[in-house]
Amino acid sequence: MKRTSLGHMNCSIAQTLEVLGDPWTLLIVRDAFFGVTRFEDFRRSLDIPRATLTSRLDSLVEHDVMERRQYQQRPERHQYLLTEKGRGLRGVMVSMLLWGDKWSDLAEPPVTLIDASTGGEIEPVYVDRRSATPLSELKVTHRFNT
Amino acid sequence: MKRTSLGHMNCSIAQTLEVLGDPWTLLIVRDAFFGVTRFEDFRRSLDIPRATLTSRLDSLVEHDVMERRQYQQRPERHQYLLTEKGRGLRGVMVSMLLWGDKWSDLAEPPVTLIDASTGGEIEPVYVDRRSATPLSELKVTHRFNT
DNA sequence: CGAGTGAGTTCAATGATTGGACTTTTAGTT
DNA sequence: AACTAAAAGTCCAATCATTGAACTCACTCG
Repeated sequence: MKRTSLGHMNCSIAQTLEVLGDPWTLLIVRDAFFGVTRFEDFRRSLDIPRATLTSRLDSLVEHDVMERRQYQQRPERHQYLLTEKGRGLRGVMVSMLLWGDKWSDLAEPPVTLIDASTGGEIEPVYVDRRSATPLSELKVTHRFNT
Repeated sequence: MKRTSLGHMNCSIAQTLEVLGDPWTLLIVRDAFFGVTRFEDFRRSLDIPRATLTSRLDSLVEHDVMERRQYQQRPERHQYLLTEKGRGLRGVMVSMLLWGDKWSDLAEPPVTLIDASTGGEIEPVYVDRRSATPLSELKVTHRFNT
């Protein structure tokens, strides 16, 4: 593939894609949000070749999105856990979930987000923090800083 | 690369990644949000090989995220525009922007979102539509629908 | 002892990506 | 009229990542 590096672009989206811009990586992160922690569980869930999984997990650890932690000795076993940085990806997960729900041809949303304390469904919307206006009702532009 | 297809997974995130799961595609979409429409402008902006750009644009058109429209004859020239489905990706863009702002080592955010009608900065936050509570303050779980 | 599991590594074959050269059509310049 | 340049591609050989299968190693269980 000879992947081009994007890290040099002065753009936060490019920086994000430098870490996540590959089809498997975000699926691994998704599974991690769903509670998967072990190599073989990721592999079975995604049906991903072992070598590819190894390289993706290494890269996630490298980028401090996941952490490889030993959870038993004899035999040595490790689990892969989201770091704080990794948990920060919830917004990305949610956005992709919503877009897929809306635009893919899956019949009904396969997953619903739930508020654990009330048990009610969550319907995430992006709003501006100050005005509490949904972004969908704003004319959003952008400014390049210098 | 022999890319595995993800379209068969019963998961909206996998469906989304089936369309966007490659490093270039989302950068093209980003540029489209920033107003780029023409082949050569995408190419210069991203420094992407022409053949790769052709294949990515074709795929985006194929997936109905962008539309190829002729904007002049003699010589024939086309522009690539986001469709409604493509504009629906704003949430994904915003999430990646925020994550990159927070976690990459760029000094200050290179891009700020602006409300075009007031000129003020927008600070996007995910809230639950009903309760208007930020997701960051909720214990978010999920339910698999059958 | 033999089979089984988790977590990898190694390998050959496949196939996508890359950078460069080339093409086509037209507009502008000398 | 000939030259140059630009936009939007196509074509190609070389490179490199991905794939699937087979293999390893360290244990556990029956």
